[in-house]
Formats: sequence, structure tokens, C-alpha cells
Amino acid sequence: MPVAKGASLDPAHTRATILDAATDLFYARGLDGIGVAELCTTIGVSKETLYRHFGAKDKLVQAVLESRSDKVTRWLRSAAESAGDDPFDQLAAVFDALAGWHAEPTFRGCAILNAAAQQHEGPPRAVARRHLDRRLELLTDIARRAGVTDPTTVGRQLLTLVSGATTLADHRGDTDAAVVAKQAALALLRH
Amino acid sequence: MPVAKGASLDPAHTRATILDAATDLFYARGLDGIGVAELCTTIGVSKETLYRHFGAKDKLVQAVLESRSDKVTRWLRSAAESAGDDPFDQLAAVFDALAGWHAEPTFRGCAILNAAAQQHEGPPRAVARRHLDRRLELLTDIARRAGVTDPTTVGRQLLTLVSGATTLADHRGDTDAAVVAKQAALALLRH
DNA sequence: TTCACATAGAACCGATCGGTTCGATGTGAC
DNA sequence: GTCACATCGAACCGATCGGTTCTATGTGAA
Repeated sequence: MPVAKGASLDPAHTRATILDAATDLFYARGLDGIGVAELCTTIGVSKETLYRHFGAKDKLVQAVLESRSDKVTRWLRSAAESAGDDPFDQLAAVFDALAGWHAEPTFRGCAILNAAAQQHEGPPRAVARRHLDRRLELLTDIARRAGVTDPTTVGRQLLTLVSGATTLADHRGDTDAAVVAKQAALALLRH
Repeated sequence: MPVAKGASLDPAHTRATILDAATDLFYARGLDGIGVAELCTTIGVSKETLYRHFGAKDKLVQAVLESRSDKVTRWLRSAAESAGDDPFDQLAAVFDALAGWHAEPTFRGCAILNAAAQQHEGPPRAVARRHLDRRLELLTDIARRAGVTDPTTVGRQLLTLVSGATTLADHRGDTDAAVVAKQAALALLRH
């Protein structure tokens, strides 16, 4: 005798619950590391509900990654802005924010780049590209306002340091990778 | 009526064939992107043969990654050495070698780091860590011979640039990411 | 009160997974 | 010629996969 517990019955809320929980589970276990069935039982939702909201696992993955990219981009941008107007301070703040993220016990690298590394083709690749483009935009803007002669190149070098630091924090456990990278980044910004 | 074609019958050669082919296939499709059955038919080997040589898919993966790490490490080290004794020249050679790799049509990022990103636990993580450690050793040595005041820190910054450049070449299609990173690396080496 | 609807829970589907086993066949050393 | 052995090809295993469909049930608005 099936018993519907009647929790929320608010579709938007249900969708958000699935999205949030799936974000954490995919991040912790990998896209192929958790199946739809386990996903549903863990979240506390039926498969029919999940499929009515997202249609397919791939679509859920895409929704998860896009919302994650939005959130992370907003987070890093606000970290920069909260450091004031000075581009050097902003750049330092970006790397300090990264260091804080890397030190979190649940840190496992960039969820979006990890996903793109798992699925060589398909939506995650495109999301990853846009994600990096947005980050490059932020860093290039800082470089430009710092008055470097070639903001485009310096922006790319800063993005290289950001990406590399996250890689080392993940694969070598270097929780201070961003701090080390920050010194290099500031040196580059000073021409 | 099964017909054994009787190719090599040399176990060592068979093992090497499997290892080489699996290296390419796992790199191109991802660890979970190709199953043992398809792997075998593509290579032209029976499942029994593969399992007698490697025991399990995980073991094959580990053997693939370790041999790959050895090969790549040797390759980068020889690229540095063939540039002469000057550490600046050697560092430039390292990044030029990376740029050549990134430009290859089959380039899909670092096979070892991709694998580690797919399997959050297990052998690939350990292989990735050792892989980065070996690379750090090379870069730190270059920094030391260049006479920087803090070779350990500079070595880590150089590794950050190397890793970041490979990430950008993969996820943004920046085939010149290593060239851009090279300028930053040389600047760091000049203190 | 009525009714459209969001949901739970479970059964079910075909496909694929990693892995095992077996018989047939050819190889190469003795 | 004999024989241990490496190999193939295929059948087979239980488990899991993503996805569909069904019934039953509680919700909330009309």
C-alpha cells in the first residue's frame, strides 16, 4: 500500500531540492558514480518526479552544472568586489577566496571541469568553456584596471594560475596552492 | 567453429599490445566510456586473454596510467635536457614541448588527471599525485639552478602554470596556452 | 465537496556492465 | 610427434544502468 507522505507539493521547491542535492552528489561521487535510482532514494524523491522535472539524467547534469557555474561566478565576483576598487587588492581577494574553497573538507576540484573531464562530448564541455570564459573576463578586467601593457595576455596568465592552483589543491592536497599562486599573480600584475 | 588466428602467441607482446591500445582508448573515451567487451573487440583480443594478463579492469587502468606517467615524465625531462644546461632555456623548452602536445589533434588534456577526476577514490588518485610530484621535482630543480631565492615556492608556481596551461588547452581549446604561460614562467624565474 | 495534480512506491523494460567459464584451435618447445 | 599453453569466440552470470508505466494517495484550489 503506497503512501504518499505529501511533503511540499510545490513543484518549484521540489525541483530546487533535486537540483541542490544532485549538485552535491554528482560533485562527491562523479557523474557516473551515482545512478538515478540511488540519487532518488537519497534525495527522497521518486524517479517519476525526477524525470518529470528534468526529462533525462543528462538534462539534470546540465542543469546542475549551469547553476553551479552561475553560483561560483557570482561568488568569485563578489569576493573581488568586496575587496574595494584596487585591482591588486581584488586579485589578492580572488586567490584568498580560492584558498578558502580549497581548504573545505568536501573540496574535490572544480565540479564543472571534473564533469567535462568525464564526458568528452556533450553539454558539460560547453558549460566548462563558458565557465572559464566568464572567469577570464573577470581576471582580464582586473589586469586592465591594473594598467598592464597587455591585459589580454595577463588575463590568460592569471586564469592559468587560478586553474592550476585548483588542480594542485585537488590532486596534490595543496590547500595553500592558491596562496602560492597569489604571489605569482601579483608579480605578473606588477608587469 | 572457433578459429584461433594464431597471431603472436608471445605473452609479453600480447600484454604490450593490450596496454598500448587501452592507453589510447581510455584517453579518447574515458575510463567509463568504454567497456571491457568493446575494448577487447577493438584491440582484437579475447576477454579471457585480457583478464589473464591484467586480472581486472581496475588493474588494467592502473597499469595504463603508470606506464603513461613514466612515458610522459621521461618525455618532458628529455625535452628539458635537450635544451642544454641553462635553466631558462630548459624551462622554455618544457613549455614549448607542452605547446606541441596541446596542438596534437588527439589532445584531450592530461590522461592521468582526467582519470583521477573520474575516479574520486582508488589507484588513479595515487598515480596522479606521484605524477605531479615527479613534475614538481623537475621544475623545482630548474628553479634552483636558476638561482631564485625560494626554489620550492617558485617550483610550485611553475607547476601551477604547467597544470593550468594544460587545463586551458583542453577546456578552452587554447592551443597556445603553454606559450602564454611560458612568458609568465620565465618572468617568475627572473625573480 | 470536488477535482486536477504532484508525488510515492514499486514493478518492469531492454541494454550494458565487469567478470567467468568452456570447448576448439593453433603454436612452439621438446 | 607430443604436449603444455596462449588464444579465440561465444555463451553465460548476476548486477546495475537509464528510463517508463502503473496504482494509490495526499494536497490545495475552486
